[in-house]
Amino acid sequence: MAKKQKIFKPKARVPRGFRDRLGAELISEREMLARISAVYEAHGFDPLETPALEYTDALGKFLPDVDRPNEGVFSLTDDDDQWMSLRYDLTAPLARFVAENYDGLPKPFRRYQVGPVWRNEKPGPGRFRQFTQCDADTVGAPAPYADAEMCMLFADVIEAAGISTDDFFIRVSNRKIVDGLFEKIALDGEADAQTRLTVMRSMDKFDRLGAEGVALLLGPGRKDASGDFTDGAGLDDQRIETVLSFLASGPESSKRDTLDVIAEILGDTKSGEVGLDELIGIKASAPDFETRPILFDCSVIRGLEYYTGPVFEAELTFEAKDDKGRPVQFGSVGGGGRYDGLVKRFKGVEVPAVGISVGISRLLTALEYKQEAAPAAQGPVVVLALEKDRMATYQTMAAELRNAGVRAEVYLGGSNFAKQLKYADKRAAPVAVIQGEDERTKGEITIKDLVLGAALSKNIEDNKEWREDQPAQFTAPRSGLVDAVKKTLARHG
RNA sequence: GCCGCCUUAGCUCAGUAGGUUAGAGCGCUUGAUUGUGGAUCAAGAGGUCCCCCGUUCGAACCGGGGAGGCGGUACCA
Repeated sequence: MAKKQKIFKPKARVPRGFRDRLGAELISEREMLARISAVYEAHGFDPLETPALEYTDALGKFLPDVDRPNEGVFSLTDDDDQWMSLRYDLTAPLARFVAENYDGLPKPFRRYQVGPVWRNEKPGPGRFRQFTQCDADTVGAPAPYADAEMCMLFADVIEAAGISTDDFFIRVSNRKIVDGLFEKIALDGEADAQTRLTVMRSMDKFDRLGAEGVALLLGPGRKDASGDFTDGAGLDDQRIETVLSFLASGPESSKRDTLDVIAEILGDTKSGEVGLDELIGIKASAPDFETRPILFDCSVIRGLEYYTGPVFEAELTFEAKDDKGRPVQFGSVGGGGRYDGLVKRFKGVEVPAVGISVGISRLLTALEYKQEAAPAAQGPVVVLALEKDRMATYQTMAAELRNAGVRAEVYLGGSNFAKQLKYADKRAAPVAVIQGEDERTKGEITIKDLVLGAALSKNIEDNKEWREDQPAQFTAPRSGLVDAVKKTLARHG
């Protein structure tokens, strides 16, 4: 067989875990970001932008023993052999920025930041390798006042994003009361660090696996549905019992005040007491705390590494079904907390900081499910181009509409009448402006209401009728273009 | 990372127990219905049957390896 000369033809494909996004989705994201940013700015946070790449050592993601960055971050070497990585969150770049510009910044320093972050992980449903975060942080303010503000801000921001206060709440805990728990079960020794990690990871799964699953993970280990086995922490029954009662102290399972329950379990431990005081402080410095969608819940763990005090998590509570009818759990759409050690890596001095991070992509997905059958985004008014030598007049019409604040474009594709309407249809144009020879000689235009037409067409079988009646269009004098279009648009909101 | 399932047209999927030209529906393109979206009708384009290696006279189909997708699990700043 004669070999065919193969011309290399790359396969057109988006990289795994990444997405192309278009039109309506981008617009609603932009609007959501604008609403969130407005809330941040109203609270006095200044915008900050930092680059996508940071030196890897600044991100703190070198593996401890190998001279290579953590696998979870996308990394490359600069031409001077220094490792750089795409940022995996907005907090590490903030710490770098604050350390680098420490002396010139007002303290406390309050900034918000919006942008994409990248994680080199296995993508999953609703989980991508590039996604947008929207953070606000206060650097240089000790607990608990800034923490209280962050809780309230968090709730305001999620609400501003478009989630009603019945559909989410901010769960608040404190890393220090977890330390108190470790004291209580005598796991606070130097040698128990590894076990503590395992215990926290298990606790973090409380909402997903429930008490039984967590009990297994705390004890002998657990075999999951795929047959994979996860090693347990190896605690004895009594300690497991203590941990579970701690987790179950949350508001769902207890009629009593969560803080009272925690105090009963941990009150006699040093860290527990400090942690509790901070939570009480948050409650005391937030006005109308009880009426806000904020509650204390000890099963909130968040990241294992850098949080040092209060931790927050925004959780959506409404249920939705995916396109195959299966229930979708949205879970966390943002998190945050106090991290007093982050700037210390650069400066040596401890700089207290607290912040929140809102996951825009997840919120958007959730909102899509929430507004089932969301009204499709409306396209531009399309001015048809029927007479090729009259393009200038069509452009004039479009410009008139734009000047009147109406999104409008001229059809530029060079096809016939039917194709042009088909194009307008596909663009979700609400209105087509038509001026062919007939209208022109009479000094008129035809306004076609495409939304109404689509509705009427459902009841029409016969093509002749469909074509001749044209109930969805009317003529107007050329000079009345803007008024006629606006009037038609107003019919459909 | 680990376990399981899957991969045939743009999409959803048939199909042949290995045999020449691989199919459907939807979508797309073009045209008809005198200058009108839908419906109808006619024609058309579009496939290395995921990739590589092997077995075979012959592989989209069988075997091995790989990649990608889905689901679970682990990790998660």
